[in-house]
Amino acid sequence: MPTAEREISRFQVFLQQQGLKLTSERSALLREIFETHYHFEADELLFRMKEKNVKISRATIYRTLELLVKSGLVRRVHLGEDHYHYEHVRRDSHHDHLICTTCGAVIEFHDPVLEARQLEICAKKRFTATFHNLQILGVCDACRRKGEQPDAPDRVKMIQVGALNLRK
Amino acid sequence: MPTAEREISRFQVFLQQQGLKLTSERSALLREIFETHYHFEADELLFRMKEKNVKISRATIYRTLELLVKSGLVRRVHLGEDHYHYEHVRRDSHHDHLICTTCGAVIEFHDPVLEARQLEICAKKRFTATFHNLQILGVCDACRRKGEQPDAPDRVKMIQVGALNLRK
DNA sequence: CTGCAATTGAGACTCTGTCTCAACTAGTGC
DNA sequence: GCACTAGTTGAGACAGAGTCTCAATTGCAG
Ligand SMILES: [Mn+2]
Ligand SMILES: [Mn+2]
Ligand SMILES: [Zn+2]
Ligand SMILES: [Zn+2]
Repeated sequence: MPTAEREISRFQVFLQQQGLKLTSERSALLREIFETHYHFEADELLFRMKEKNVKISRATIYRTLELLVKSGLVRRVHLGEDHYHYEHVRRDSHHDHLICTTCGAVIEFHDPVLEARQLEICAKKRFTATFHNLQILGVCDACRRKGEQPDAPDRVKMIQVGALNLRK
Repeated sequence: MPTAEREISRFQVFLQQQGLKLTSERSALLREIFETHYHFEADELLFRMKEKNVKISRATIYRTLELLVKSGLVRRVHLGEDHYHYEHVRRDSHHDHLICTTCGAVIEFHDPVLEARQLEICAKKRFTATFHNLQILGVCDACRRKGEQPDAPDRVKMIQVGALNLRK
């Protein structure tokens, strides 16, 4: 993995087309995003940069992520939480996600049959799709095995009185 | 539409199973949710209740929506915005959404072939799905027609300086 | 090298959603 | 019906994600 230099120049092309500039902050972020891997949150990225002693403000993180999404270098996804996650995009690496509600694991998959069927549905509705987002929530294999052991004892954890938080 | 009384008693059954109570606030909300139709936001519901001079606090709105989601009477969905939307659930009315990024229209669809394929994928990955959420973003038929007219003039609306808000 | 439009950081701000706690009810049992 | 108590409510404080403002700074075209 040649440390993201390819993506930085792709980003620069995009920026120039828009009359924007490539700054040291922007390339530092791009480098971080493409060197590490996986589904990260905006504030997590902020924290990682801080750890590396690269000073970048929160505003710039958000602004740059927005630009990266627009340029197609980064994808913004929902993973069943109430804030966004981001992931870098390598060429033609589209996929969707299975998300384990027990351990939080994220399993990526790509299925051409599924994708094709979605397009058929759009055609039927005369809808021009630009992108989509599919999350399947459930329990992963590892968690299912563990759960099968009659582990009933800790199931009766009623947390707090009142209507909320029925059983964790 | 017999004004949601059926759903209220379904909710009461759920509440009793959990040792919870049916209050006037809860049934008022359920009535509002099942009488009107479509994809609403929590604060929008708060506003509608205020308009009708039914005093219900924001905390109770959120708490009740959480209960309704747990009971299966209401579904919480992402529609490509950065907060949740809710919709009431009639029996076996599962569907997913096409969302027009131009006019905000939401088109519902249900496709057994698509659903079946998702299950196959999960089986292959040994993943036990409990629910899913598919949003297809794009341009609806009406907006596409309008957009085809060479309406270029207002396309060059650069809003604000700087990197953000490239073109609205 | 210069000039200037684009960018940055700090922090205020907005919005969605959660929590706390004292006052208040639903509903069970008498 | 009446009382008791666990569950519920509202007000407002709080939290977290994300946006905006503006003065100071920087990329980069000429
Ligand atoms: Mn992914
Ligand atoms: Mn719907
Ligand atoms: Zn798991
Ligand atoms: Zn539209």
